[in-house]
Amino acid sequence: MSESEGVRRTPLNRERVLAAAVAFADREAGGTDALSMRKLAQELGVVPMALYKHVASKEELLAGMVDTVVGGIDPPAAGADWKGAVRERILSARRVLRRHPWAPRVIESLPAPTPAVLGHLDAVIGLFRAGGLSADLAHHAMHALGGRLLGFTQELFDASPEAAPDPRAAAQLAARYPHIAEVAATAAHAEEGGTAVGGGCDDQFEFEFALDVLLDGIERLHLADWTSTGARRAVR
Amino acid sequence: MSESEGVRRTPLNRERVLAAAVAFADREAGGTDALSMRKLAQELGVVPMALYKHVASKEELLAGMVDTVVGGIDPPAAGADWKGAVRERILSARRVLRRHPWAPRVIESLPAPTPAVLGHLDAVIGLFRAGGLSADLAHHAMHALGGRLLGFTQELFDASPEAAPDPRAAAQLAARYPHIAEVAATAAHAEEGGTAVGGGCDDQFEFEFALDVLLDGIERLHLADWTSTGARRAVR
DNA sequence: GACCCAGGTGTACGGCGTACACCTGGGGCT
DNA sequence: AGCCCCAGGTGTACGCCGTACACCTGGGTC
Repeated sequence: MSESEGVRRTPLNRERVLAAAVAFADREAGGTDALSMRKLAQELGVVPMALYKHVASKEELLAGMVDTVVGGIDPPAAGADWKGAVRERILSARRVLRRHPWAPRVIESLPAPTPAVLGHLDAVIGLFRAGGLSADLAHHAMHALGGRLLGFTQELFDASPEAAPDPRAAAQLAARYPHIAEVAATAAHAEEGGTAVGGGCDDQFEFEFALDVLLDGIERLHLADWTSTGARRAVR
Repeated sequence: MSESEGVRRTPLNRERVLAAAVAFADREAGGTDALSMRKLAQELGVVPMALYKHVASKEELLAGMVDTVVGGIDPPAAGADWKGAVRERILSARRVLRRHPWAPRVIESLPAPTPAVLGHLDAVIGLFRAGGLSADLAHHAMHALGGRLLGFTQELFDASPEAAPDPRAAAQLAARYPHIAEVAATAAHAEEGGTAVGGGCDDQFEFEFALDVLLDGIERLHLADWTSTGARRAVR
């Protein structure tokens, strides 16, 4: 009684709403799909419409959630070569966003980037420029990195084997897609002594592999004084 | 009267449902977000529940739509080096999927890959293997390519300038994110004589740039007899 | 004491996916 | 001929969603 009805506890504000929404999405299996204004309101001990005094709409709520988590990315480590600095900053972003698996999908679904995302992108471009890359090359590098700038893995589907439920179905799959089967088999062997014992792929390794291929390629272009106009001309 | 009530026109089947759904999503601005079972039923002159005699659920409908469009990707061109062949197949996928802008998001939202997607992936792995790449390297190459295998651009947001509505806001943006502003400015200049006159970025160029960086990097690793176990050891 | 207004409430609307019971008409059996 | 079956379309209903709009309420300002 002391709190539940008495003092009309701290009157709710934007930050508390966003924090509760992030916590909810982190906890629930469905992430933001499981999040509804009604459930969030219930969690805060308030009626659904009360939320609209603090966020304009569900979309704005999602944008706020994104900004909250992206804002938590570490500032760039000073010093080091540009490649190492970019690598560190991206891996740092990845560390943060992996704690919020719903974030990639939400970020991509927003109609415009949030300020914190823009800030992150700006910082990465800054690292490229400080390393001597042309604005032109930095631009295309940013496009090439795409979602990886925030640590997203660009998988086409969830490659976890989820216990390979049924050897019958697995055999049928292998017969229809022999190359996939072969690759899956080697992957399973290769990782027996690696970090991912249970089968499936080592996300972190795959991410760093792709990131390094991209950064190395960009470095090579930089050293060769690549320009997009030259590349365009070469195509014709 | 001859048709509308008389002969109970062709009794609807899975293919017609899927085709209508694809056409609807292609036509409507919101893509599959604008698609509902009710609207699709209305379009087919039928009551919503009738659709459930042909698709098990909305999710299954979406999977069917994906399979319909992904199934339309050209078979791989024979001959040529593996890099060219992979490049061609991916650009072919891109050509198809660009006509269905809703497809990337739907494919990523499905809990499991559809058969046509698996077939496409299998074919690409086959090209790698035929070119002499190890199963190990092919595996990591597939992860690195990720969504690009189907021609997705992995943009963090829509970079089209949408008419830069307000120079005031633009200036403020430039002040807060100087590196982004600089890069955007160079991009705008660079493309004045290029394919994208109106500002914004040339999607196709960005896509091919990233694709070539990745494929060239993979080729280099192949020629250096790269193995993942070696790479893992090197990290420690 | 009068007023204001930030912030919480209650009700209602139109939309969604889909479970479930029902009808209906043509085709295959005996 | 008479029967039944059942694929395929129907109607109703449930519980969820986001949110518009009118309303109340209690502390703060003049």
